[in-house]
Amino acid sequence: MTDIIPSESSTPAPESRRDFIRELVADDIATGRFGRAPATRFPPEPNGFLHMGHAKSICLNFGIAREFGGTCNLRFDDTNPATEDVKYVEAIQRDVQWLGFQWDALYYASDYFEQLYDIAELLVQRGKAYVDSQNEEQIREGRGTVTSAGTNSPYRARTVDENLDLLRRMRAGEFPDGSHVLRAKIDMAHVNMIMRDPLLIRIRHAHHYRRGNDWCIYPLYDFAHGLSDAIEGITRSLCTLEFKDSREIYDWLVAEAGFENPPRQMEFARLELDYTILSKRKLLRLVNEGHVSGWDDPRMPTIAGLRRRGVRAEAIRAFAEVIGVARKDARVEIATFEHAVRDDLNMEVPRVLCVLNPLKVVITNYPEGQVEWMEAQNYPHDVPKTGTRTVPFSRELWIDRDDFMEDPPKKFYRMSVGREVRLRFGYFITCTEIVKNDAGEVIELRCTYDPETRSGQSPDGRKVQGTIHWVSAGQALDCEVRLYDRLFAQPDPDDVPEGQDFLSALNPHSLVVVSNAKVEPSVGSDPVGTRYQFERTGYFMSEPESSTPERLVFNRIVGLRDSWAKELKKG
RNA sequence: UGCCCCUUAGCUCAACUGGCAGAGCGUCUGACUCUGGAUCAGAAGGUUCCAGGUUCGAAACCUGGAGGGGCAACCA
Repeated sequence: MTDIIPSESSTPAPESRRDFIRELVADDIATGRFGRAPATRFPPEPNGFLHMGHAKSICLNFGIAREFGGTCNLRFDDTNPATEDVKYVEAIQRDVQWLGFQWDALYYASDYFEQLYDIAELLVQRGKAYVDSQNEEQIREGRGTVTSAGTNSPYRARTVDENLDLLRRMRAGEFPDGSHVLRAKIDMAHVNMIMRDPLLIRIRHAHHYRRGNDWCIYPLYDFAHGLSDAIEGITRSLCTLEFKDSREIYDWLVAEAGFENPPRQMEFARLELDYTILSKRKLLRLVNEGHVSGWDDPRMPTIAGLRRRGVRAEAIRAFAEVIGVARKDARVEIATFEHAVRDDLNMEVPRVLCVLNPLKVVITNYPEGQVEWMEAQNYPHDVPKTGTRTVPFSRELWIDRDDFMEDPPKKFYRMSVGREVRLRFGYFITCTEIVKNDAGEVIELRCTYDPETRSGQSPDGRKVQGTIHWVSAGQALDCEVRLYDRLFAQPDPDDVPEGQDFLSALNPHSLVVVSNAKVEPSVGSDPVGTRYQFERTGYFMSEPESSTPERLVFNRIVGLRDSWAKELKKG
């Protein structure tokens, strides 16, 4: 399950994978800029499960370390006691490893609280920070707007001694939440809003999942992040575009704290994917409000959800590689991801026959009680894997209802009265008669078979237009198949009418459960979690959580490219 | 009415830093015939956002403009 790839030593990135960040790292090495090997980090806050956007960042940060012979740390940015939890810490570690990466060191920003506090005192002593005692609203008003300068806090001129005393008493727990805050003393008229005396430390009398009640003051992101990077000796601190303006405070802090050769922040565009939402806050709502079964619901864009769905880590890594990294926001087509998933599974998983929507077929000229075992290839000719199994053939079969039409349109190459088709790995059969029930629904097809056409043969050279899948009624296993589809019905789930939110864009058909599917008996002995291609249908995995030998359950990972559906759409 | 970033094929990205604008996905067509998949072959698709300028030569450099995004949480 966890196929962890150890960090390999210096293999330079192939030319094809060069992006502006890798160019920069290569340049760092060439010029010896940092005087140390490239060092990156992946810094999630443990307040939710990792999703595809994080996967992109993981592949970037760990990928660079691996390609350039550097290191990559996993650091939990756990500076907000209100939202964080060990369960997320555990899930994140599991997901990073499952993706195929191993951190060189595991750190927690909460382990740096003491060092961060010391730096805070240092800044105070140098007159670079002060304790502000305005309330939240006053601070906000004092900051001004993007087009007008802010105003200095009345507490800005406090003496070093007074600030030091206040800061120490903040730490000692003498003050309630919100009564004081430590701010950098920079410039309230700065064009960059972030530089208008940014908040460094706030008071929070709250239980922290790791530090318990040791601390009642907590650093804010801008204060903690760059300094944590510097403490760890990171060279390139990669983050998403919305942190661009934070780079200035990042540089200011590591310089004021006295770090030599400090890390440099570099921004790249976050991933946006059609038909999905990549925001931890919104994903949390889907979980909390019961729109999905949990963070690992197979429809979720989380690593855990994709894993449970059946997607392999290799596919996610390949996807990250093809989308690349850039400096501009971009929305990636879901087809690109689905292609990566198919491309990966195509070369890996065995083919099997499964009928999703069974329609009875009786071969009237086939002896009753006879069962033939046909040899079936597990892989097509162009997949470099071998193996065969046998599938039973008998007088009574199931085929997929979609493969029969009473009044077929043009270009329908499957079953219809009087038309001959090939049963995959079996015989040519021709439908001679339709049996209907009182409601007029087709409930059975009566067919004849040609004994000369077994297993791909056609002695007289005649050809059929279609080959369809089937299973033998007597030996097929009943199973449940869960057909997962896109969670949202529109490309941009946030693009909804006034007064509605992304929940109104949910796809009501994102999960269709087929409870009476029929699969060939060979799969009965396979372990839970085995992946297959159900021929002509899609890629599936037996559901790890609910599949049992008595009751097989399969998740659809992704459908096959369906050119017939396209044909139908054209009319 | 501010500062910063971005703009190349439908989508994601290239173009060795000034030298014939390319690739993958998607789309279309064809081949194959025991998967209407895969695979293979081919095609369509470009005023490099616009207007000036520098240059023998500009996607790249300069100026101006347009469009998109980010920044005014005691979140990260």
